[in-house]
Amino acid sequence: MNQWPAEISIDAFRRTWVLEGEPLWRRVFETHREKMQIKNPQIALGNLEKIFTCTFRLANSKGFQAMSLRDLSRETDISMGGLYAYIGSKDDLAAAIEEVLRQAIDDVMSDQAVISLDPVNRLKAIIYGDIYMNEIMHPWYYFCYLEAKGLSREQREAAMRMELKFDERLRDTFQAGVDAGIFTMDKIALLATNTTSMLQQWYLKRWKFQLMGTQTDEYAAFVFETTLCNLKCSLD
Amino acid sequence: MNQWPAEISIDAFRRTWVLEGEPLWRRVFETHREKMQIKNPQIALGNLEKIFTCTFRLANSKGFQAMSLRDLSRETDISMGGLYAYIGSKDDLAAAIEEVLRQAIDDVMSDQAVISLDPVNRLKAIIYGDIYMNEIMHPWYYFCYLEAKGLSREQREAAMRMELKFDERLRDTFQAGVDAGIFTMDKIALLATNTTSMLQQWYLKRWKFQLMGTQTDEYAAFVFETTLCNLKCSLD
DNA sequence: GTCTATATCTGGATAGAC
DNA sequence: GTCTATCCAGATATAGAC
Repeated sequence: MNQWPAEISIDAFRRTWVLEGEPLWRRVFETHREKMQIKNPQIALGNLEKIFTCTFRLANSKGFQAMSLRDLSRETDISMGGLYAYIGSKDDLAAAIEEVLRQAIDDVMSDQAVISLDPVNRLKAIIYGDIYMNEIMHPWYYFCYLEAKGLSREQREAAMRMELKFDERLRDTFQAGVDAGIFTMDKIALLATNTTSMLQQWYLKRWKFQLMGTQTDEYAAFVFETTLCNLKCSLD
Repeated sequence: MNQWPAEISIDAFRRTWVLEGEPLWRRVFETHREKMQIKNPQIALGNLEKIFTCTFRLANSKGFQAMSLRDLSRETDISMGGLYAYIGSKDDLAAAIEEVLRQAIDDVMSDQAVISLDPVNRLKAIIYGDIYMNEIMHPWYYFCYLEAKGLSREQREAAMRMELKFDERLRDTFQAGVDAGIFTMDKIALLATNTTSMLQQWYLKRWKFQLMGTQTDEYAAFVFETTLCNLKCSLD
């Protein structure tokens, strides 16, 4: 079982949870082996990478529904028939993306090491970890957020449960701090949803952060500090 | 020129800026008169209302791209041919929705009365006003946010400019407070984007607020108070 | 495993009757 | 002003050669 290293940095995060490059595509391949006609990983990995990254590029610019498989075929240089050796259907492709991301989030979230930290450091680990993950898997998050309506009912609900679970994790951390007498916030539930949304902004409002020249660690620090500030302020 | 009344409440807001019911549809009719073949307002208003509200219902559940005009025809009880007497094309319908909302926001945002208030009350007026507006025109906001990618380049840019303008309005208010020695925040730009995003949550995460049982004024108060708290906290 | 060619269908849009 | 009937582009998906 992986766990957070002592040092909090995106490089340490990258080394701990390998969420990109060949290992990622290998995981995609393993997860969807049964839905594909291709059995040889050597051949599959490269094409999977092309299919997924091109889907992100097309879907994130014109929308997944508006993207045709002809577009995807042209962009990937894989024929229409060829595509269908890798995906069962167009909806299947969207479902696969959601599934892979959810699995990755689930892995990282189930990291037990975080729980043993004191409230402030636990909060820090959660926030920085989530920002790093958003940063690394940006297109996946962006896709899942904006194409959620096209997913199946089960997948939509799973995504919502995931978000509620994340909120809960924050609430528990806040509550631990309140119990320890460090924090004094009373609107814990609302504050948790707000922190979650601040984190989501990192992949949703990329255009704005680019415009402002905000860096990853700078933003993570901002989310951490404002949340902490709200936990310590006594409102009215 | 309309302006905010002394009292801050959703009822007062409703009376000041009439953003629903017949006056709204009349405005939609006036704005798009030239694109429609129907000239008689008596007949048009009712059908426009049906077309727009059904579009919201369909698009907000399956997505605008996935919604077919046949779906819309069935839902509105207007034939395919009939629909085309009201809209120039499917894209046209989406464009019209964005245009009407943007016009409405522009009207409310250009309210000069807010500027004369002291920083704290100005902030309060901006936040409560925006929440009330999100509440009243919820389907319009939700549609425009999630279907932004389907809009024309010009409309997307106009929407982004609108959001930047809103951020700027918040920043100016923050800065006024800093200059007056009331606030001590240094990350003004990031805080402004965060307040904007908290406000957007009110229409984006409706499912969650319903689950938590959060009321409109309660949420507005939360946004106001946490923003104020961040403006007064000194983050080391 | 990958391609070309094609079957089949859906959906936007319009013509013309009433 | 509204409807029915229809056109046709473009999309998903598959069959079968290589």
